[in-house]
Amino acid sequence: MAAAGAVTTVAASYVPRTRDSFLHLLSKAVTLSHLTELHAQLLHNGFQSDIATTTKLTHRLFDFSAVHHARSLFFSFPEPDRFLCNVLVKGLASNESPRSAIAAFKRLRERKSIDLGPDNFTYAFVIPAAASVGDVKVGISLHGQVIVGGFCSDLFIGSALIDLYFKLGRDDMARKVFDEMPERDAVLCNTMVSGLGRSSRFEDSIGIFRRMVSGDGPKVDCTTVISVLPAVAELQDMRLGLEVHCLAIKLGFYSHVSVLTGLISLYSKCGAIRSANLLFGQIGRRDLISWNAMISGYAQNGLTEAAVSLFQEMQMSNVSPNPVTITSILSACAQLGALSLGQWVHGLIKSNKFDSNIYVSTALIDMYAKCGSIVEARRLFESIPNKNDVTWNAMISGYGLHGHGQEALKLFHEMVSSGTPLTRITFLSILHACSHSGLVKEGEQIFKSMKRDHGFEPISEHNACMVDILGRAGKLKEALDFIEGIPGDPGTPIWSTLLGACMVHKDTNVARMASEKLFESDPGNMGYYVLMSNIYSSDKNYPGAAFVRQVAKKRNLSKTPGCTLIEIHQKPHVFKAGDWSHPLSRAIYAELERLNGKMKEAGYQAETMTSLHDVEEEEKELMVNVHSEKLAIAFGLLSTEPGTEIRIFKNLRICLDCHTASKYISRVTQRVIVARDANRFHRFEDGVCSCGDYW
DNA sequence: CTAGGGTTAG
Repeated sequence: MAAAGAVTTVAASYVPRTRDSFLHLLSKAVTLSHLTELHAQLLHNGFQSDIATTTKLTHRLFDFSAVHHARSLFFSFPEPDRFLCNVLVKGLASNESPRSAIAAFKRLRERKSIDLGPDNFTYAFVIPAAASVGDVKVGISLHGQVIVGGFCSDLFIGSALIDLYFKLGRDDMARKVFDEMPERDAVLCNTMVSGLGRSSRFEDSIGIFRRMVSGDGPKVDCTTVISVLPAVAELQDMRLGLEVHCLAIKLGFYSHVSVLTGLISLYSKCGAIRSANLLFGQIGRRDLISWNAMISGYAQNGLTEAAVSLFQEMQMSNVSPNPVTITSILSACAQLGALSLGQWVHGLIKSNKFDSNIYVSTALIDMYAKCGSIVEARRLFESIPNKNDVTWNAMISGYGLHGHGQEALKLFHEMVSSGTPLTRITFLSILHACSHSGLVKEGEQIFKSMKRDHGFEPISEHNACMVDILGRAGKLKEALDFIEGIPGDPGTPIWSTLLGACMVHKDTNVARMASEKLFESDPGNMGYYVLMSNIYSSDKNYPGAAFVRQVAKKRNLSKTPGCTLIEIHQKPHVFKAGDWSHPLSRAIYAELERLNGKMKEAGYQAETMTSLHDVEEEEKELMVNVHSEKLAIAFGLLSTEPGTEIRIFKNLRICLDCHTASKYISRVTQRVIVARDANRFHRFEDGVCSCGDYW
């Protein structure tokens, strides 16, 4: 059969054909081998210098990604015209790389023997290629050629140039091209709306949109709505968001997937996750991007469990994840401390070859650091060739989280010498690292150099970091002086930081001052009452503690319940204070009893009922109830082999008693205990914590 | 020629 088929094919190739029949067959070809065969027939029939069939064949070869074949066909052709050149440039841009398209374009221009005289179509192909390469020189030269060629008022080229300048980071030039256009259509304006949004010029992006809505210029179309949504989302402008949503409904775009996706992202960023979810349910055919938007929406709003289960649902719907999906899931893993899920995702990344994506690799570093594997995070960091500012920031803050201040400092200086641009977040990360490691001098130096050498004016978060550095180190007087020196209102976060420092250093006087400011500026926040009450308790001022709690109670405030998570054999177990709901509760409490005995022998002193004589019954119970941290640790000890590291995650800051107890437990059991709390990591080993009690 | 989704700090 096969032999017979081959004979027929060969025979067919000797049938002479006309140009029209060749053109017809070329456009009908459905496989690359058809095309190759037709090429052979063209040569056999003497069509090698026919421009129409050669152009068609080149075009079709690019359709099948036969780049080499197409290229050699082109260059063996003696006198290509503009159209054939356009086919080559366009084909290279979409098949091979924008770079080779630009290179081909340049070569063609240099071949003076051919009168190329690139037309507006050529520019419409080559300008986007230059834009995606981000080559400034090529870009500016192309703009010059457009002016010389007299194509300035061409709307296609105008839009391409505007987009090019945005991608080159020259929004001033984009604006200039836009302003000088004699006539504007929707595409041109849309290019401006989206470009301004991508350049973080959110208000300006919305400004162009508003003008279109008010009837000044071309009418708003579907793309306009889609393009303006990211800017609205970034500003978290819910009012405008609702306006845009209404407009979309009015114009009939309400069921358009991209519009709905943009709205989902908008509502997620505004914290309106219910609305986002509602819209997600309205999408007829969910595509990859809409799944991603919803997954990321959940992850951003702390609904990490929901994010992970939607990820699973997405895979069951036979939609394959891409690097964007992976990034959101890794961010959820990092928040959850879900190392085993994170490792599984890492496997997925390797098998899908997503490693080279910088968002993915940065999110991986962050995940490993936040899940306790700082060594693995660093190993990955070293293997990344194209690190950006965010990558460095993630690694520096990872070290900070683990209390490795010196490593963080070393990396910070390496970052400076690497020439990577520093950002405000870089300074927040390194200042936090200093505060978590008690590096006061170093922190002060960096704070000074931030303004002096790098031109960053400190914002309130940086000031809060400095207060934290001084406060944690016990320099409460200096911290107060520092606050005095801040121009204007220092702001709530600063006082809250100071209050936290008072907790560590049991300074009731400064604490009272800070808490007064806080109760005044943010009376509905239970956190400050809890903190103040804990400060009184740790100073053994139980009536004071009880009083603060009573005030909070009268104001009907409730505390976020503390809970601790531990993963055993890839299964999560969550404990609350005084929890008896776990099936192994009896064994867990027995283990705690046993541990208490051993810890006391080693010198541990727990708060006892007798020391709480001035406290009301209800308060007493709260104070001596077995905290979730201890339950999780005891369960971990029972469920793992001796010597295994215990990893726990707490949603709030670990309390003083549990911190001390964990140190003792690590000694008497000879186990390493790693505790991730709301602030940082604590690694307890042989009676010592890695935080050096700077918690 | 334009359009929706992603990483770091708090």
